[in-house]
Amino acid sequence: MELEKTYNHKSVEDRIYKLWEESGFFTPENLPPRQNQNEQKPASAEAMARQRKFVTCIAPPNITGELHLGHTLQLTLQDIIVRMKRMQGYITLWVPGIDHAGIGAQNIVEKQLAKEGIKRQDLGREKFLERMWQWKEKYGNAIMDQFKKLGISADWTRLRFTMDDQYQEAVKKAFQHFYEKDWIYKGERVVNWCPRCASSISDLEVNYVPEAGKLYFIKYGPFIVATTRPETRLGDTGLAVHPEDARYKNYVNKEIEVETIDNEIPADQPPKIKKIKLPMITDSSVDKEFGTGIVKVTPAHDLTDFEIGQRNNLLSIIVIDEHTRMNENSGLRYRGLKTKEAREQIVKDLETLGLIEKIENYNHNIGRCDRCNSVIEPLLSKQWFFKMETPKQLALEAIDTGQIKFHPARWATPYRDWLKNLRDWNISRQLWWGHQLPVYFCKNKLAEVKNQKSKVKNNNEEFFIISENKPKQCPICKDCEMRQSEDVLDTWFSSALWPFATLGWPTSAPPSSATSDGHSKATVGKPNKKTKSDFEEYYPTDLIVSARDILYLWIVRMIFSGMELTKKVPFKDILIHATVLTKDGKRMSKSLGTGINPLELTEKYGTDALRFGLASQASELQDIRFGEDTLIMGKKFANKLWNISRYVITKMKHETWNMEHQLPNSKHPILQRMNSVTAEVTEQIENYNFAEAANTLYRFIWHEFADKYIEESKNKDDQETKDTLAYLLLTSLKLLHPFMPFLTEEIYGIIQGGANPKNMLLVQSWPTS
RNA sequence: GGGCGCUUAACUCAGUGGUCAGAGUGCUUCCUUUACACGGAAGAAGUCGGGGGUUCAAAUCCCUCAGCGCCCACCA
Repeated sequence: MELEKTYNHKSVEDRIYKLWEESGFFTPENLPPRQNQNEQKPASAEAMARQRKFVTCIAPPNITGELHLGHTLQLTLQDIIVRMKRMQGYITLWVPGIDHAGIGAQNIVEKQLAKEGIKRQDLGREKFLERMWQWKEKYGNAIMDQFKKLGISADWTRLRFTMDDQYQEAVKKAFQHFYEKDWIYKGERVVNWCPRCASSISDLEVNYVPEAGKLYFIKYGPFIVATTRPETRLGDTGLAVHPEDARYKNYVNKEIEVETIDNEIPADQPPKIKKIKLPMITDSSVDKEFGTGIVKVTPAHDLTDFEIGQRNNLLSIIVIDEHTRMNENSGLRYRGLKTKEAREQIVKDLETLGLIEKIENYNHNIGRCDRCNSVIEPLLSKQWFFKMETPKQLALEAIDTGQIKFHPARWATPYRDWLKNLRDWNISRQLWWGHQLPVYFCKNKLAEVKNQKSKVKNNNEEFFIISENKPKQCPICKDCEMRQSEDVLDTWFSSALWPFATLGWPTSAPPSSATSDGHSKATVGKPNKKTKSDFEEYYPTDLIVSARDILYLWIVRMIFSGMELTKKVPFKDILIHATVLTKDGKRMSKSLGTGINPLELTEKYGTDALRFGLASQASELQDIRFGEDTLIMGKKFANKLWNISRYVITKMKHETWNMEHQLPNSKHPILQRMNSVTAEVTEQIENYNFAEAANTLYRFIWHEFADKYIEESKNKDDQETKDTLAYLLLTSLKLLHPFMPFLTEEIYGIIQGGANPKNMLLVQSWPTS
């Protein structure tokens, strides 16, 4: 057979991937039985059942766009492990999938619509969701194509999406479970309100960015109080000082008479002073050093103030509405103004009335929406919350007991620190794209609730039940058509279920108690064709690979959700990989124009070169400043291996290959080296030292196998030399396969005189030392 | 305000106590030898961020300073 002088990835990759798909070996049930070590008999079904499993959990990419280099690195590293494990004889499962990415995806589609001059409200919920599903179809498929292009050996028969029907069942089940556990409650608290998204968002979705502002020193009776947001003055219900602040101790727990603006005077008339009384309270959250040491407390419009208010029984007065306009509580004078206008007007009025001491320039942090960058308005709002106390304990326990290990281990520190000071998690969103809350309201508010132990809760005149399906009859008034909550869940609520929801949970979960509405939940105990469900067979998983930026958003929440709902940790190892930066150390991002499309790189250098180049830079500690130099290295190395193979194949022209991979009868020292390289590489991959493993292989194959042994072999033609060449090549192909799957598979096929979907390198046994 | 990471050849990075400090890319010289010029042979190139300390021995451990980057935090 005539082989091209240089390796041409373009004629190989797609063809090989199709062969892998044909082989069916990405599906664990199709893996060939493997003889267990030290067993002479051929593997039986029984032996197979004893075979160890390796299950890895994907970080499902968001359908917000195509994959970037960070995904490429992550998927490559995961695939390296999966391929090695599969060759080592593990029954290997990798479930691929994508995430609906609630707020992120909705915003992108809204932007698309904006180009057509349409708002989501113009379309209505149903039509808008149709657009969302079209988007999902398009980008979901694009992402799947990219997975395949990257050589990912995931089981396509098990493709999952976080809004699949079965997944929706899991989400409802989880919500109900948490509600019954009393971890979820509906409450009125200050939340981060994004006026553009028209939704609340969680604390983790707010970015604090420095901004130049003003600090206003305002007279409050005998005191001066510093604030950056004078417009919230209308919502003040108290003054607070630190408990140990001696300056104000005579005023503590007294009503202080302060001047404020009479907000019922119409805006076209000059402002007038109105006297009101505010209680002076103490709270240890107050910083004595800041300003004058006195804080005005606005419980309805500040997270901290809300908590101070709770601790001290202060009133909450809402003065700003969801559209960031001043509402009726702000009085005739300001009602209807945008907050910015209200601030200007109030400052002007205060100045006119001589109530402003001074105004200083002040740089401080402003909260902005992670998704659309709008300024966040803290707002008192009725939302659903997730109590973090017990989940926090579970999440800590998983790490403290060593049931879950971080790699690198240092990530356990920020993980623990983050858990220490947590507010309850706001899980409801006023969006359309996502899992609608399984909450049904009675339309008849006057319904009486007789059975207090029922699931029916009276909450500010709202009567609701939690139910997986819409009840046929309202269990509250027996009369109305119940109305489902229009809110959807935070996307991370559903992502938190990923490791087990994708395996079919809760189909095999223990039955939970029937709910009060009389509908026992028939989702439990659904019949299964197989003797065991995927959940029983493959859960918990062994490994998750993740970028660090979703450590809190996702990893933490999967851990406590898994521990509570399945009573098991969802994975044993967490691999946190490096972040891929630009060559200048900048964040890669589409909006900055610094993003790189991996497909351009696979086109130019080949997937194997890309994988090898990324892996050889994937050290534990340091982020990757991505330059194409390493891909050039990868490409040259691929070509080198190609030519090594050509040489050995030519040399072996009339010989039969020993595909059983037996050690040749030779004492040549290169064989010992091959042996120790095998041990090193295996250990390095098992310890997630991908860069070391790649470099070990590179150095051995190029500078020892090729430069030394092959050169030496050129003037020899004996059996021993040929056997050794064949052995070295075969071993190298196997060890390199996780990094360069396409090329090695191609060569393996050529050696056999043609690729054979039944006997692929993919499932050959990993070399042992 | 806390915490983490980084600072090694022109560039991107390995190297975490022990021979003259390594790789890829780039550069210089030679070699178009029948696997590969995406190659081979040889070579130049670094006060291992600054300073101090521990040690027989430090890029490697400790302290300190400086710069860069990231994360967390209720400075109104």
